[in-house]
Amino acid sequence: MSEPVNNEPAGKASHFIRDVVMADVAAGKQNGQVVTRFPPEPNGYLHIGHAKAVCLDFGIALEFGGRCHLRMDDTNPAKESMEYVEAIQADIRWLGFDWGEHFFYAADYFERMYEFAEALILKGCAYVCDLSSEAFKEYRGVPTRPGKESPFRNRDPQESLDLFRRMRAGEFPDGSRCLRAKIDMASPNLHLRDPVLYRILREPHYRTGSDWCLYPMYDFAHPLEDAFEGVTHSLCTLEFEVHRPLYDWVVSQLAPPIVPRQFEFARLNLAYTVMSKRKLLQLVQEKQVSGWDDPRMPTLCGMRRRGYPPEAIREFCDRIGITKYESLTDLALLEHCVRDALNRTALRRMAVLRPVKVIIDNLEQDLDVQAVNNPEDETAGSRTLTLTRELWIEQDDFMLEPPPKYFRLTPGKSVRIRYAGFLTCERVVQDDATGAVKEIHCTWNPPEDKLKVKGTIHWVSATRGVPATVRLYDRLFTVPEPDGDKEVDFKSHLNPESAIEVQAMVEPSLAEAQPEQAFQFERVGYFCADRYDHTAGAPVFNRTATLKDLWAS
RNA sequence: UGCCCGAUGGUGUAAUGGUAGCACAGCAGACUCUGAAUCUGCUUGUCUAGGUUCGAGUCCUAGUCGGGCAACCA
Repeated sequence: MSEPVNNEPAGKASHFIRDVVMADVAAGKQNGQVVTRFPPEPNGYLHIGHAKAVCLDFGIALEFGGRCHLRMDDTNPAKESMEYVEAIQADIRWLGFDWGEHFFYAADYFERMYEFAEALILKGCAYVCDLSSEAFKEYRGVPTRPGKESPFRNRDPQESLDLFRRMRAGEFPDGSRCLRAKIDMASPNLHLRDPVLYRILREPHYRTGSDWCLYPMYDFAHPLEDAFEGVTHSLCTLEFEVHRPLYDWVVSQLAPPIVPRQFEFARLNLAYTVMSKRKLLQLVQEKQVSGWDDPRMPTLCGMRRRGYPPEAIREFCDRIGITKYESLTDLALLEHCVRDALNRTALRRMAVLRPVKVIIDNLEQDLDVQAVNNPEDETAGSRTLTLTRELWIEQDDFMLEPPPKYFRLTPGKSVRIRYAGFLTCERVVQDDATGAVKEIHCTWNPPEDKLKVKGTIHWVSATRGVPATVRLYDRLFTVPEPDGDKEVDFKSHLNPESAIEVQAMVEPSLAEAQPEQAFQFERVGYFCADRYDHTAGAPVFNRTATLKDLWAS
């Protein structure tokens, strides 16, 4: 494990997994060693749910001076690829974690696993079964009824061994035979009813090529991977809870020096999104989104492109806690963490998303003013802005007939313009046909005049400002649980207004923004220069989050 | 219906037999050259019924509700 990657406070809330690890360390179990692992299958991109596991796995190791392995759990060649391996590594690094030298592929253990399987056969603890998959299901029984023993269950170990070797040699067609553990066909736990350990599958593997036509199943492979690596605490999600007896069975058969133990916690459910890899893949393939890194996706690369800082995601994962209760986390908590991080770090700039023109009739010459870059950070300094005779202001910041408590610009009234004095609306030019406001003519007062106004609005010089494409992102779905109803296609809840593009006018310095640089457009929200599309000549910004707006409600 | 797991304000969580606390959200106010941020205050909670105990959110029993398990996926 390398240096801690963040300096977040050490005082974390307790949870049952931390308690277990703490107790184990205190009791001197496993020589006081703490070794965890994050074991993704490289068949999709990492999302915020995985981030919860990553933060737990790496966080626990960091906290107890142990190490966390990154391991590709690649035992099913049909869906896995190197593209995903690389994306997973990049996302975890971006999140802020480092596995050092401890990067592994389950596929690299295939030979060792195979050898152990042979040993199991010789011990009489596993056998080759010739049942078809239909017959297999028939014999297994159902949860409420015990299963029946396979007619091949008591086959001579030597015969099983011979068949197993011929399975490896490719003598039998896919699915014709499998290797099974000999445990208990009457167990109320289906996973203990002689589970399949190996299947015949002629599928090239992205790492081992066509070396194998035999692949181990998760329940056999995973405990072995953990044991081979000396993992002490194997943390996974709740659906594997019923697999634990099998996990322990495999480990006890191997009897490794370090006995890994599995602990399960609830996966993250986030409101207004879907977390299943299958559904996310579907959104990508059906082009409902621009890709895995679409800023509306709950993927880490999507959130990165949206402008979510990694420390905000880590903070979020810290705050949601670890339990065995399957909850639905409010999106507002994630957004709070994002705003909190950005408020402290993002440079303030002015940008007008939906411009309307103001003409200052009494401004004789351009005027330079100083603007603070970040009121939360003195070291961020200030910049010079130029007030010019023609300005852009937000359409929302002017109303011909304002409702009560409207603090912005209205006919005959005054408003402060950020850092540059006051505007008083004298007259309005409207479009003859539509009545739309075309020009707002104002008189200007310097800051020293201290006009009594309630509001301050932002502005961009019409002659100095530059045009920019701004993408306004919102939640991808319109309901808290898009996949909550099995009868209804989750895609029917897609939010048609989740991505709106506008042509904005922004202050000149924004053209020089670096890709991925974060800003607060004052009074509007947090934005970042798009990682891929932004250039000085054609600036592109993504809305990360709006500012909280009490007035809007 | 067999087995396993779970249930604390609107949401997420803490309290490890001894005063139910924190955060988010919401509401009200203060401050403010961002209707932001910040600060102050407030509303709201132990699934039900029994039992053990001086004392139960916590332990036990039963029930209710929710989730998981019947891929040769992970």
